[in-house]
Amino acid sequence: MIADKKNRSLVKNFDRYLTEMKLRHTPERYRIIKEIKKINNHFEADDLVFQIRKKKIPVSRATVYRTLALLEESGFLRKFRFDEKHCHYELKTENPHHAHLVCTECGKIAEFDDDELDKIQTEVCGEYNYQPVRRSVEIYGVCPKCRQKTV
Amino acid sequence: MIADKKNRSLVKNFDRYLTEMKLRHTPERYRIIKEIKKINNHFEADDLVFQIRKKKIPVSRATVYRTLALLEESGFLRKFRFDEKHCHYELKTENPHHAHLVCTECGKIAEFDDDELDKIQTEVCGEYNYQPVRRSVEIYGVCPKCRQKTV
DNA sequence: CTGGTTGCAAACGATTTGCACCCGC
DNA sequence: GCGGGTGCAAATCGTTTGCAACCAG
Repeated sequence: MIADKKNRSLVKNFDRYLTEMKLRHTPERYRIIKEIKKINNHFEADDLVFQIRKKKIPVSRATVYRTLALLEESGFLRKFRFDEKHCHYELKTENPHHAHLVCTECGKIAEFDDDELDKIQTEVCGEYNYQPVRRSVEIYGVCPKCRQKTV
Repeated sequence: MIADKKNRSLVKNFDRYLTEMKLRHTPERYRIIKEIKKINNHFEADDLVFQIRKKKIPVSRATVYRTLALLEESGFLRKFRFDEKHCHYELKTENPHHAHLVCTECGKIAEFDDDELDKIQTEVCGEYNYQPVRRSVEIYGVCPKCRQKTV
């Protein structure tokens, strides 16, 4: 129910954002955001397009990309790349302070708290006189399951 | 002179690698590695291709990419992506333990020591039972020069 | 001489874009 | 009905690949 509340407020906030920016409240945008909520996890643009195709939801690939860009600009979505060529996305509704632990074998992504990294970011930016904006931290390793397989 | 020694050993090590792997010691490969040494900094594949073109060094774009891949596999080059679409590379000869501080305005890349991150990596991997492989840490911010411009 | 390497140009794959039509406001 | 949004297909852009010629060992 907490998730539900968060999701509801996501739509509400998105609504507000559209209004503020004088953008249109189109059914396509709502359909896309609804599907993103259902994924409730990290995803790639293509995952989303595929899911939408599968369900025969009437939204084109181009619109998915355009909406993802919109959601990113407006701060609802976090976009990041691992070393691969495609981008990953995740909703910002959940725990905002975390970094990723990526399995090099199966690609599984876990999250970990990175409060410690806040300190490092602040320190480093102070030392070099940068104004901090954001950070991207990924640790790559072999997850427990894949470790077993290798043994 | 330290750099020179390092560079010389880079070629020597690369040589040894080629021999071990029964790969060929082609002039193209040496030309490319020589140009990479000259850059002596972070670079993108395209920078390298451009530099090679400009100097009319006879190496094709395809071979540059193939050699970069080879250098990465063999561990001489570190490849990473920031949020952009193209990859960045850097030689591993210099300070092996560092992360990047990227200016969001001009794209300038500074490096900082990340000994602290070693600890975090170890801790996190221990906690989640992952076998650590590597990490990718970038802090984004506005560099001193760009901060002045904004003011 | 033989198979790893190269250069070329064509293919790739994720993402973006031009444009005509559509529809929210 | 105006102008933002959409769908389509074509374009883009960094990178990869198939293939014939080439040359290092």
